Amino acid sequence: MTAARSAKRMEAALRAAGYRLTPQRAAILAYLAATGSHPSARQVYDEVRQTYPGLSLATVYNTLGILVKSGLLKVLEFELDNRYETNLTPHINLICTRCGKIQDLVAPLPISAEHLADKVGFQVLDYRMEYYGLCPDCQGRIKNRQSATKINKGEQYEQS
Amino acid sequence: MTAARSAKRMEAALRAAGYRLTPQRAAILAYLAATGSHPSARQVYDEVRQTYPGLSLATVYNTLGILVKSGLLKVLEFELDNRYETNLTPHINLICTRCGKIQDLVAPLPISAEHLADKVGFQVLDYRMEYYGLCPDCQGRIKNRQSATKINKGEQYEQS
DNA sequence: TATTAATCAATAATGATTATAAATCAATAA
DNA sequence: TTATTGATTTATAATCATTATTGATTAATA
Ligand SMILES: [Mn+2]
Ligand SMILES: [Mn+2]
Ligand SMILES: [Zn+2]
Ligand SMILES: [Zn+2]
Repeated sequence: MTAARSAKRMEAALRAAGYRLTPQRAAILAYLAATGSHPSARQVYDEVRQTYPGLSLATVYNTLGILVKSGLLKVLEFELDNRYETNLTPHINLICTRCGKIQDLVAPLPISAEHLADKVGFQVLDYRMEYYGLCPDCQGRIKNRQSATKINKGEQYEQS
Repeated sequence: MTAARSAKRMEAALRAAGYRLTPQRAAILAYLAATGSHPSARQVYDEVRQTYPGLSLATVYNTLGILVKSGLLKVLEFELDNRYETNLTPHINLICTRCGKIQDLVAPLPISAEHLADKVGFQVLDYRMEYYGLCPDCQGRIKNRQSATKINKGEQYEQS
């Protein structure tokens, strides 16, 4: 929706990086530009297939990998189902351990790259800031339905 | 080394959680309490086997899982090779994308759990704060040896 | 159109983690 | 001491997201 994530801009950046814009890639880009979520590769596959039925999962992985290499996308690595970050502006992700939803929270990073370089000697290239817990919806659900199931970070998310 | 990570305290906590303290578990606990690093399961296996040769990898995974469930250890999930966090006090991890080393940095978290609960309605249960980049050693190596190899977050770490 | 490189998609391979099941161990009672 | 019981360990197989491979197809360029 924003300029930074517009499909047109991503298409141009892809071409600038020397890649061709195929119909499959355009469809994936359009989905990524439109979504406000942090989808997994499988989610991208399932969603884009609704408008582009012939798409293969391998192409999804291939395209996502290209986008990451080109700096248009970030990966949040998890043990199962990596998630893809389309919002490249500095922010914190609030990750619900019950439903898997990831919500952006605009907030300053705790320490500046300059400080880390000067005081600790660490050269910052990237970051990942996450809080885990329960989103408003899931808090309500638990309060009401008094879920007997244990909610752990390692647990498989339920389908929304 | 600290009181929080002392082997004795971890042994007591394991027993309190209803688990037996076997020699294998004691050996793993001793290693975890002594190390200041953020080892992978394989690293724990390789290290502890030097003092306990019969140890199996399955037992390592089993024990690490028990420790996580008991709150004595945290997992940092990555696409390949999860890492285990023994320092349970709030801090930020500085992760070198070249050698894989993880260095603790004591610093306040960017936003308090209270603020998130009040203003955003998100109930914080855990967190993960990471900077990725180059540790001092690897900056030096790159400057000197002018590494032609690209350094990406997704790349396999070289062995130290 | 011919040439060439890039891409697609089906399939196989990879590899960390988890599940399974038989063997072993430890604690307790008879 | 010996038996019983259940937890634990171990070796092994299974799982499954991701990556690599490969032959066929497509696009770019002249
Ligand atoms: Mn985000
Ligand atoms: Mn740490
Ligand atoms: Zn939720
Ligand atoms: Zn390093």
